[in-house]
Amino acid sequence: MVTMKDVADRAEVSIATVSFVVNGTKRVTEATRERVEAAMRELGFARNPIGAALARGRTRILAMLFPALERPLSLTASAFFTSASRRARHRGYDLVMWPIGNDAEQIAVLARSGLVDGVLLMEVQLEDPRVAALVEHKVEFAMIGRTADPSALPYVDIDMSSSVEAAYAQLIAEGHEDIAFLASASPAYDHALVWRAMRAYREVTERHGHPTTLIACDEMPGDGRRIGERFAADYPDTTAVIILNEHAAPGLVAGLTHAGLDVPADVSLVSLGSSAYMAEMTEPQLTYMRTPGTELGELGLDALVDRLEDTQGPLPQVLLPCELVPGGTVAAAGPRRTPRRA
Amino acid sequence: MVTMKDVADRAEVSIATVSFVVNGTKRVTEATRERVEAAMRELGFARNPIGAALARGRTRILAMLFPALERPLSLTASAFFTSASRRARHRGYDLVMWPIGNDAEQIAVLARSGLVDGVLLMEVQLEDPRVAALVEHKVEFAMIGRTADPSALPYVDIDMSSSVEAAYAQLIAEGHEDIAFLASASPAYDHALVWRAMRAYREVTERHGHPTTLIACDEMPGDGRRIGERFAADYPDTTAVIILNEHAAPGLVAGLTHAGLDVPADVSLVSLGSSAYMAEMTEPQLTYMRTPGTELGELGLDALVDRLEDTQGPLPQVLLPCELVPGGTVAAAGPRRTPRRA
DNA sequence: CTGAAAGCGCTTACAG
DNA sequence: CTGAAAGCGCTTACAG
Repeated sequence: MVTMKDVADRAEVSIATVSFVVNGTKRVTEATRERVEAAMRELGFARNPIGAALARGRTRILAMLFPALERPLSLTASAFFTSASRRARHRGYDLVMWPIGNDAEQIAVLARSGLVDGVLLMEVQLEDPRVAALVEHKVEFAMIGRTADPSALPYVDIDMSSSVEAAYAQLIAEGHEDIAFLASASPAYDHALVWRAMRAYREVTERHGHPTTLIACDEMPGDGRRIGERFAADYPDTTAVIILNEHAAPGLVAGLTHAGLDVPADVSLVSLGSSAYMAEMTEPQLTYMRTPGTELGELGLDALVDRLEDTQGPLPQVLLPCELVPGGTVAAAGPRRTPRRA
Repeated sequence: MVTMKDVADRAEVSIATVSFVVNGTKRVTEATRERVEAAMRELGFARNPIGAALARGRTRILAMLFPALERPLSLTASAFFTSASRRARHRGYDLVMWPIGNDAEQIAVLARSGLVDGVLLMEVQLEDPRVAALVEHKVEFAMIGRTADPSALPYVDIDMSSSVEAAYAQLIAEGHEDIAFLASASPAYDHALVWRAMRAYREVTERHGHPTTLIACDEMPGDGRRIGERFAADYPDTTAVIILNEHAAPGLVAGLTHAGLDVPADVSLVSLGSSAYMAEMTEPQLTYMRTPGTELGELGLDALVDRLEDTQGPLPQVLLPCELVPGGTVAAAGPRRTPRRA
């Protein structure tokens, strides 16, 4: 390993000077800088971030916390990671995915370790024990998502109210009235996004005076399938479903099809918060509302780094709506035909 | 932040002694140890890994390298990460996912940084520039997968030959003869697993004197769909497909169905190297051969840590086969019916 | 503009 | 069994 000492010796300067040119922290004459840069090049120097971290008290490592040990990582979720990490590199940080449970204690360990300068929190819950732990341990963070009361916290999130409204409006326009809402339900997780979506759904059904039909579904294709297979019996009057559970959406289509229902003639579907990847799996292709994952990943990273670098700045709080992408699963409401088999 | 100095002061010992009890590196009298442990508890001490890393020259951080910036992260892939990181914690390391391209230069940067002690490499290619870079920069690593000649390298991998043979045998037993092989094809990536699978496929078809039909497909559902829709025209005599592209498998079923072909009556399918998650998305459910992701993640992590801790030990080299999970996409070969629509 | 020196929090021969 | 001290590679007031 070649150190600053080696570079300093070769360039015949002090290691302080080397540090100044490496970091650009102080003015250095053109001549010396060139000498130092030549030495670095010749020796193949790369600053040891461990030494720098110890001296500075900052590592320039950021962690994305996704409870990957407890639930599947969707392609949509990995889009957040991809775009956020690219953005991180752009701003001089490394963003890594830190596998951690939905667990305050593990946060405490991470915080005390001092290994990361900040945290990007995903899959935020209404009352998130991780948020409490991060605040308690004074770890800088930003959320992709938001808690029940996020007014004092930095976040970027999906504007779920408007997205639900848009999905509902789309179905209303096709003459649907009994429009169900299928949400992901995990007992251990009180996902804030789902809660807000359900609230928006209730509001919009009440405003229209239409029935409110909530369906809970695990975040696995198999549970969507199960619901689809029993759909005709369990929801005889429902002609459309808004889905907020991208893992279950293809399974739901499979289950409906298996039970002899036709999508969209018998049941129209809109998948909320998904991506082309999931939409293309089904026949017909899902009509969906795209999660702005790339945008939110970038904005979330910026929110975090802004906090890190300027604690006085305005609190970053951003909401982005999902955007409708037409597919083949929405049709005009009509009388439910008798299932062909089942 | 509470440091060893603080603990030492309170316990009235030297920081060396604190270090010895924290690490268990040297014998310490019961009495002193208890004093030190009490002090640690009272102060809420946690060893600063940055300081330790600088002193030791090791960080105890391991990186899983997945070219997540370039391709989707499947659920199967995330199972590797999940199980490997759990195992890492068990062995006293932190495994994080380091987003990095398929790029030797980025490996060099990571290596020179000294931030990680070792690397777990995924999505290994036949001639992998990352392997060359890791060797050149003397970074300890283990592969999940293997290069063209891995004889001198530590790895764990799927036993593709036997898995392909098993899938083929399954279809032969149902009377199929023209069995195609659909593999993921990405121009930038010469995925070793795919190459080995295709070689095994060629061998087995030749041995049986059956046709060899190779189909290339992008790792996206949409491309599977495209192939499915044109399947009747492009492969009129093919009655079964072995799929090695879990991203495309549901799309293929969707495309076949869309074109009026019945799965499995017209076309039988076996998805190689997949999981229940993907299998449950389609109607009927996919017959698949399960990737032993959990097992390979653990074994891969062990391989890496074994190298790290005992460079003299035997080179870890493990192959695990995929295991058949019956579904609804395999049926006896019969004459292709005329597509109902298309 | 440049350098000598202290310090970041730990580990580890070396003495005793 | 325990401690004083050097050292890991860097940053950053403080002098000059």
